[in-house]
Amino acid sequence: MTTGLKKRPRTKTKRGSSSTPCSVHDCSACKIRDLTFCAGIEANELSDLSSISRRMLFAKRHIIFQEGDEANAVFNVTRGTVRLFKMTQDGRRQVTGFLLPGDFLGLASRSGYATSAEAITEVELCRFESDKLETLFERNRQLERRLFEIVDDELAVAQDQMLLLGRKTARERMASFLINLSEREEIRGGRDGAVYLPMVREDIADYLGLTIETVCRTLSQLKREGLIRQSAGHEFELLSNQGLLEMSGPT
Amino acid sequence: MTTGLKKRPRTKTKRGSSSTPCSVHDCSACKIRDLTFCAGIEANELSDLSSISRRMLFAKRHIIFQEGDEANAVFNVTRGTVRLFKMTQDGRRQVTGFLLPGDFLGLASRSGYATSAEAITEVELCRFESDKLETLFERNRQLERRLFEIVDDELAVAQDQMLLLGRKTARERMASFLINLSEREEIRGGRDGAVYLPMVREDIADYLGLTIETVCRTLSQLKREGLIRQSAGHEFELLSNQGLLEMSGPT
DNA sequence: CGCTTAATTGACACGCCTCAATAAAGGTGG
DNA sequence: CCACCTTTATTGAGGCGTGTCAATTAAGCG
Repeated sequence: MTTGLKKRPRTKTKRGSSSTPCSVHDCSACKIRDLTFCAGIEANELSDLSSISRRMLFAKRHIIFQEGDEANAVFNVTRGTVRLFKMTQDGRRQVTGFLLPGDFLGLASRSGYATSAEAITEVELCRFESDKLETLFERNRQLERRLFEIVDDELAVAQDQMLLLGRKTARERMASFLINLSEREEIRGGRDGAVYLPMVREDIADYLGLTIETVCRTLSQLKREGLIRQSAGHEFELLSNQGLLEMSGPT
Repeated sequence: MTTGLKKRPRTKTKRGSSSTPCSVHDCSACKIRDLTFCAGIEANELSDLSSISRRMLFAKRHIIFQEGDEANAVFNVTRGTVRLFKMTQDGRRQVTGFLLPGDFLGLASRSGYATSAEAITEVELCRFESDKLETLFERNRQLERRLFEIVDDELAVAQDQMLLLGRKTARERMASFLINLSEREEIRGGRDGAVYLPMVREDIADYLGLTIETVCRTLSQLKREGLIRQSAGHEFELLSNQGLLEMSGPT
């Protein structure tokens, strides 16, 4: 069987209160603003944005929202890592993405949020109520345009992932994943070639359409071949970007 | 191997002129307008839309655009079936979707069209230049809003497909595919339970992340089990929607 | 009708999954 | 900081679903 059908017991997630209640946020001090739709606003109008944004904190493993929930807010991740996923009734899970600081959170269709979102680490979010944002869009088309660009990019990413899931081998998937994360962390100021993987193997497996065991074996294989090194618990180093790129399969 | 690595010779596609040059289109006579973003405009403003839309005809197997092409126009499919896909250098292909009349075509990110688009049958399109549409959006926010809804829906569909590609068996994929097409054709006025499959087996395989042979075998299996029937060349009948639904795998 | 392309089926191979055992990592309380 | 326990990660052995290769049939088309 090519699919992960196993009904594994999953780590229980936690609902309810985030660690801190919402608090007002000062957008002018935001370190990741350039990565988000907020970059679409002029510096002198930042107070407009600040006035409708609220900071939120979620502890590790807490649910931010669930698939199908009414989507009345969108978020920017400002700290930590988030996993997005869909689940089937019989316990199969597909992780559709991992979000890093600067990433947009809250894409939804008319039937609510398209995926569930959970904090992998402690997560800090910047929350915008949809209707307030709509109002701001009326006055600031550039802001809206940035959001559309982001959604379009998301879709392009989703289609790349379809190619990965439909047509790549386990090795290629793993290599693609490591390079992708490495590039994204580099943009955020991470050290070149260093990758931090806060998610557990099961998350990676559910993201790549593999099993935990195959993820482990593939990682071990890459280590044996000298392509990567595990420098600490969740810290990896990519020793040959070139090799991994070739292995990740041609576009 | 779980992936379709084979470098198959593919049917050659055709570039160049569509069968007819662009011609002005009368939106008020459009039969599928309610399905598209055009539904976001009032009847008395339809002339605005007509004035910037051009009808285009593409012969079977002709390329409409290629991945990466500069995206200066969007389309609505008004007749025929379109396949969207990404290709790798070594010949692997992932079909990301099939478009029916009423579907939107032309999603792109800043780096151009996200996929290639080809006519499976003869295809009629309604073409809108992006900048002209932008101008119309300035005056008609509702129209723009509808387009966003469509993009959001696309993203939700893409995520469902990730679940299918990452976590479903061949049988489940095939059942999901048949039901999905059946439902979409029903919305468009097709006969209940009847499915028209203009695409070849290879297209289905590349859409579902399988091989031609597995698609064939799975279809044959469904026939033997009395769940479907092939009434004509590309015409199928779903004999047990219930059975197929159960087989398609829970959500 | 003849030729090309598409679809089907069989036999076999193999990559990834399943099951199982063990090791390593992470918390927690003392 | 150390025992203890739980969770996570790793590795091995074997099975199976789907891929590969090949032959045949059916469909499409000039």
